[in-house]
Amino acid sequence: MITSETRAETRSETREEPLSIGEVAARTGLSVHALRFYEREGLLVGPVRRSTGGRRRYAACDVEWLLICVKLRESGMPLAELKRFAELVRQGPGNEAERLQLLDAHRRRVDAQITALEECRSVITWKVDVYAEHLARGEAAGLWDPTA
Amino acid sequence: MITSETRAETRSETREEPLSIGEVAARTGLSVHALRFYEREGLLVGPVRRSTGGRRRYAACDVEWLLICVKLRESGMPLAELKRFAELVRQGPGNEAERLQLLDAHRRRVDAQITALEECRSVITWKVDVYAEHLARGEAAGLWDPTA
DNA sequence: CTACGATCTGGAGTGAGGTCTAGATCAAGT
DNA sequence: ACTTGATCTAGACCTCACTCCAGATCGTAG
Repeated sequence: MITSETRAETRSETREEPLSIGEVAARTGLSVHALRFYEREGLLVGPVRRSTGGRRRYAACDVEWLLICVKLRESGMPLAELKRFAELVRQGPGNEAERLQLLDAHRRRVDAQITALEECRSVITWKVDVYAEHLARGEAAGLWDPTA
Repeated sequence: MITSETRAETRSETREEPLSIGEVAARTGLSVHALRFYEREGLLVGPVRRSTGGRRRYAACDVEWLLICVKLRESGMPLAELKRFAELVRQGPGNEAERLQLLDAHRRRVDAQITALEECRSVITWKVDVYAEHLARGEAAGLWDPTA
């Protein structure tokens, strides 16, 4: 990893040289395995270019797309839906309404998730406070209460 | 389900009659399969009582515990950790510090999750806005931009 | 030239978290 | 007694999202 990183960095830090799979892995947080897997699954918009030797050479826009994928996955979008989105983008212009619909539906699910998590947090916080108070009062008061 | 629900409700709405597995499933949102699975995995604090015929009879405190489990699971606590927590509670008083630590660590993870989700949401919202604006301007301007 | 690390392919394996099946039993209504 | 629906057990099976392996190839450094 030092080798390739070094090579890329010494060459040009801001130029849009294509990146190796390892470099993309480092930039996206995905593993090289996951990158190949995503490609096989059709989650990428375009086919990834290859070097003469057959190695993948990712363009800047591939990385951008992958960074979006990461965010969508991180927020719980299933791969199947991500694939659907990739297909729409791949088809080109004309289906923006459907893309919007897909993303907006996901946004609403994310909102719901956040709301749910906030409620979980309040339950957990309450429980944490119960224990903290319990410990503050000294352990002597420890009568076994299954709800506490 | 009508049978058992009806039976329970006509008898006493607020009494602490033990509940059948189906009733507990309805109250917790877990499937009866999941309830048996959780039991097998040692995620419950006490062993569930059985009727003479061998059916599970859940007490009110079993349900309370399960409702907490649901919240912890919903917020991403792995079953292994939930099991650890159940073990601590099962052991009785004396380990409150450890329970507190476990829950507090989880609370911090939930906070991190919420933060991450909020960032995802802002990325998605931005993308949604891009498409919305695109559509508002009319579809004519549709030049294929892989980043949009 | 040799070594070594990164990458290639196809396919098998993993872990989490359930879900489902079969075949039997229980309990309530008619 | 009979039917119907809920429950029982043990264990097989499933989905998801990767992850890993074997065995070959590429490409740079020494």
